[in-house]
Amino acid sequence: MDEQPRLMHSHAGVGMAGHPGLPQHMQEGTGGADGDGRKQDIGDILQQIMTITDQSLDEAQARKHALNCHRMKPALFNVLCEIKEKTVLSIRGAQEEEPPDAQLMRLDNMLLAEGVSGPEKGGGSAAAAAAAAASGGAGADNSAEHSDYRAKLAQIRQIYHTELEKYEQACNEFTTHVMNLLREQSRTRPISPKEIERMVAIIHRKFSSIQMQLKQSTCEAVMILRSRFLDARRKRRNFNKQATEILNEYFYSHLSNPYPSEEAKEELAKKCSITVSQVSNWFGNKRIRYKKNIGKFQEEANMYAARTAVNATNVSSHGSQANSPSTPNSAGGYPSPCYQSDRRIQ
DNA sequence: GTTTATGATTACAA
DNA sequence: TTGTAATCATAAAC
Repeated sequence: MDEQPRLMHSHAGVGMAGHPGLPQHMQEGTGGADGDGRKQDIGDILQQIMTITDQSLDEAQARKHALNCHRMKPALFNVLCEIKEKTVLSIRGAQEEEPPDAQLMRLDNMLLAEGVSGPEKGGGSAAAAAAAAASGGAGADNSAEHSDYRAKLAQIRQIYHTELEKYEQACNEFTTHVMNLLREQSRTRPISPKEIERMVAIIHRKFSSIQMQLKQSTCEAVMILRSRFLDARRKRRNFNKQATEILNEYFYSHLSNPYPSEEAKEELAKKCSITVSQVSNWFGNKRIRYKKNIGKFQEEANMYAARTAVNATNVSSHGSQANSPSTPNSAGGYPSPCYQSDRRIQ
């Protein structure tokens, strides 16, 4: 801070030399007692300008007013204009065009896809929709998980919008404040409209970087929510007893060829309130486990065989169709547990 | 706490 | 694409 008055003296000296806009008494003031007095005068004024920020607001206002009314103000203003001109010229070259922010675009796209930004999608989301489609919309637990997911996503959405609004409001307020300040200052120092524009652009850049942090945090929150949601789906849950019975019934009644067709799988899935892929998984697991330890499944096989026989008797006496889904692969009857498949199980 | 049962996932083959 | 085999992760039984 001690250095500044000296620097200002030096600048003023450079700026004033031969300046056409300066009053005569300033241009010739390079020597003699009178010149020294004027230098002292200018020095004092500049000193006052430099110390203005250290003073209280009322005092500063009073001083500002005094400086505005000072007889040398127009001359000093011109000097400052010249310094400014030179400074701006040197800055101008350093400015560069901003590249389009790819990161910001990615964040925006993701927030839009997840339903956080953009129009309300009735609480839905890409993840929930995809998950719902994948699961075939089966099971009450699934819909409970979905609504929980949607509720949490809506919470994130609300926080995001509230924060965004706050940031925008703060940005506008701050910009207005700075613009007013600069306009006020333009009475004592040269400030072009372009400079104000530049300052506004700087403020907006700063605020958009804050906004980007908000967007980043929101994206992270959505990702965490999403992974938790998917983890919950991944969590194993045993099928209910009825579903297992239906699947076992089909398996043992088609033991010679336990490969349900696509239609049969769909029918089983519907009956058991599970997905077709769960039916496929179940049959895959069952086949391999049965094959690995036929002895262990003997009792189970006999039990279901007996049940199937009873069903068949009922069917023949009532003339209605069998309970289990039909399949072109079905061999019917009750084969030996050590079945010989025409497929891969041997 | 350990073991068993079972649904899901993965790599691979046909 | 579908099925097999191995494996993982977890619920359920002990």
